[in-house]
Amino acid sequence: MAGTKDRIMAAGAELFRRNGYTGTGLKQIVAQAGAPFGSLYHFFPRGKEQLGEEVIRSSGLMYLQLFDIHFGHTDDLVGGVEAAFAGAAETLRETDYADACPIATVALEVASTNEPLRKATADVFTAWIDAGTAVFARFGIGEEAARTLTISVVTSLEGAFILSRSLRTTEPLAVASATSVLAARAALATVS
Amino acid sequence: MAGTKDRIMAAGAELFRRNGYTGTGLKQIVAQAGAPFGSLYHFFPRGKEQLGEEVIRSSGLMYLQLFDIHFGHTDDLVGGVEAAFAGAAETLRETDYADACPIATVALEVASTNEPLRKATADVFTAWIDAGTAVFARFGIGEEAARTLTISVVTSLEGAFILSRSLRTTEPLAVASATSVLAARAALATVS
DNA sequence: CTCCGATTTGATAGATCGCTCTAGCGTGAC
DNA sequence: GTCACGCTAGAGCGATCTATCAAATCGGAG
Repeated sequence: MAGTKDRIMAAGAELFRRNGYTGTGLKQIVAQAGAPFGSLYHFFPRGKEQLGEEVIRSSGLMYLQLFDIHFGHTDDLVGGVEAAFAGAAETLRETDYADACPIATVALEVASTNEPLRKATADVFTAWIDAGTAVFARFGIGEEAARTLTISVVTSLEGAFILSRSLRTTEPLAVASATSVLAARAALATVS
Repeated sequence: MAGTKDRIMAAGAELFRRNGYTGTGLKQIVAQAGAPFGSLYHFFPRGKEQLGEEVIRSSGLMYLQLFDIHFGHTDDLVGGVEAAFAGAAETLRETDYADACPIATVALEVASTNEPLRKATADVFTAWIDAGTAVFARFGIGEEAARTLTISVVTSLEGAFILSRSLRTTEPLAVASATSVLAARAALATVS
């Protein structure tokens, strides 16, 4: 039996992503995890906030791996960008527009209301930007241009997720993909 | 004395934007509006959902005007894009990174949980896209390219809002501005 | 087997949630 | 004056929220 703590975190990650942080109840989480209520406070003594923080950081790490998967073992930057956006679009369609960014909803909810959780989301975004910068720099792009390109791509992806989930169409993701390709080509053009 | 309904809607708009839909209580709203609790149900008989829907649609209309302000009376498309992003960055800084998009937080919260409200956010985004398409088409860009450019700009702006609020820096907005300028120049290049 | 810490239970507290209800106030019509 | 009606006013309902607590249970060490 997979550890109770892992099941609670998995349920929390799924529910926070779909219903938001304040929109998800602890009872709902333990019910979906098939765990007794008390166990939640055994593994997360500081309660909902601690669970939220651990879910944010762990989800952030899982998405970090996508940078390596899409860009770590290829010399085709543009192809990697297109594959990443296409994969996001497919996941979105398959989950009925529920599973987009694992932390965006929570990030907006807590940005002005809960400093520890805001910090957790900021750490995740920072880690993504640093990882993207390092990976893109492999293509010969300068450090600063690689960082800018990463922020541009992450920004386009997050924004497209909002519009796609609301409009229930993948068109914004397709547009964001094309925009990111444009930005990638522009960054590559600076390479002598 | 500004109408009680208006004060309730203004308070709701501010609190929903900053704390989210589920994160805002009705008692909190009437307290901030200085209105009696009963008045809320007098003006919004269907309760929180009706208030949420009216706030979303009214906030959407207010932001719609920004398209005209920034692009309605200029022949400088790139300058308008830069001014729009600069204005957003200034507002964000002035409000301690609280006031970004009025509906993005709610849009993500309700996308998979509340169909009437999801529909309301979708109508707002659709109105923005249609308005942007019409305004950008004035610059000689073809209908389809103007629509794509609009989605690209809105997408970049929304994504930059997420990162900026979380990271508490306007850097993502600056990057999104540059990316949108790139997209605008590319769209203009197709004009013969 | 005994013992002990780790984990599992779920009842329950105390606060807050969205919402309903009734009573009263104030102002314009007549 | 007085009637009607839009609005104010807030107590209180049932449900749900996060969090606490003590008791039951399990599993490995000796």
